[in-house]
Amino acid sequence: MRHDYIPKKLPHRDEQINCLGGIVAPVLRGSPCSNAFIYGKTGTGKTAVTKYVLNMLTSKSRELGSSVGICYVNCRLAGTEYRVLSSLCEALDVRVPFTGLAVGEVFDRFKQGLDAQKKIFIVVLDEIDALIKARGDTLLYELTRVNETLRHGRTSIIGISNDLRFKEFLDPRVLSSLSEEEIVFRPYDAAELQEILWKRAQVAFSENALQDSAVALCAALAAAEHGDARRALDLLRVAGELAEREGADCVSEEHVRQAEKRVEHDRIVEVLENLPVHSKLVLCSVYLLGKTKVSYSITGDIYGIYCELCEQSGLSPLTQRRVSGLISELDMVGLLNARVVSMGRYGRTKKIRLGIGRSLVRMVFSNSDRLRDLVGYVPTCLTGP
DNA sequence: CGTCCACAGGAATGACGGGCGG
DNA sequence: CCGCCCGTCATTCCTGTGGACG
Repeated sequence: MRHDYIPKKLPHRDEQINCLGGIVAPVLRGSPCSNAFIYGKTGTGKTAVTKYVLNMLTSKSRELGSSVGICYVNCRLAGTEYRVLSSLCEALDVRVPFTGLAVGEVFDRFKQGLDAQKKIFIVVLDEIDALIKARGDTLLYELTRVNETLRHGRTSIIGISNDLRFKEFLDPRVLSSLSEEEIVFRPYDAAELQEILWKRAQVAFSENALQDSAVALCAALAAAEHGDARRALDLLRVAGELAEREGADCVSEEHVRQAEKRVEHDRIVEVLENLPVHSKLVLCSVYLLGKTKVSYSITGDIYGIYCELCEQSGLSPLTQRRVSGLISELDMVGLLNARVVSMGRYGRTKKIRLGIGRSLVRMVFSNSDRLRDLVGYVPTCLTGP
């Protein structure tokens, strides 16, 4: 039931499989294939289909004895151009240190390795939008034109993105080169999700361990959330775990509902616990202000309390500029809701609220030795007249 | 209808911990 | 060991701005 598992068959994705298969097929005859671009929201099977097709390609090419190299990189996890490039090098058995070299140097080594091995190399850049938004499209630009300088090797790029609008961030030259072929992954509907769940459940669950209605509910909940198969699978897996723990003989709708809460809860706690100290203090400030004030707070007030909390815990406060940035980051991950508003004569600022339950904040902070006392702290601005 | 608040958020720059090849 | 480069986080300095107040 894990979503990194690639099943033998991917229901409702025949069209995309055939399409991608057709695009990469020329590789088997020793000629490079077109670059391709794959769009679709999370959990629509982009990664699964791509890996599935490329696995087939690998085994087929082994049969035929042709020399094909494939490298799959998740750009969001890699994070920087450097780490993406070093993954590419690793796939070619080119040794590079995990840091220290100039990006250009790593790129040169990659090119040399590629040329030396006379390979056709397929680069899969998953969640490529994350990289482009954070770092710009220089790497992509270089990659699209790497063939011009190669004597023997050839590269093709398969880009995968969750975000359709991300095209706007691309240089037109890169865009036209990259989207020689495009494949769009429509979200699954509830019926399709149900089928997917049942297929997987055949392997993962014993017979009669699932109530029909439980599976239907998983599918419905995930369908409501842009047809995310990953979410559907998570829900069913967690529901299964919950049922097992309480010794029930089958997974019911109620288990699924509990699983829904659980999945969300765990996600937030995970993010919350791994926050840097200063972000935690900012979050705590919002929490404290929310205790008394009306529904929202503004940047300046938050910063004031944040500074007090810093003093309380013996840290030197960051600048307001930085805290403003932290607030935006917290907004991005959903822990805060912040939106810019103008209050006329009284300036332009952000209205900020907690994006999660207050009890959750209290719970996580109380579990941390360092921050336990802060949730009970009363800011001076709230004690005065 | 202009002012002017209280910031937003971009750009440049720097400190820091890490690693390179020579 | 040196001089150089990397990514990350933060500071400093800055220009931009929606709209209530006067």
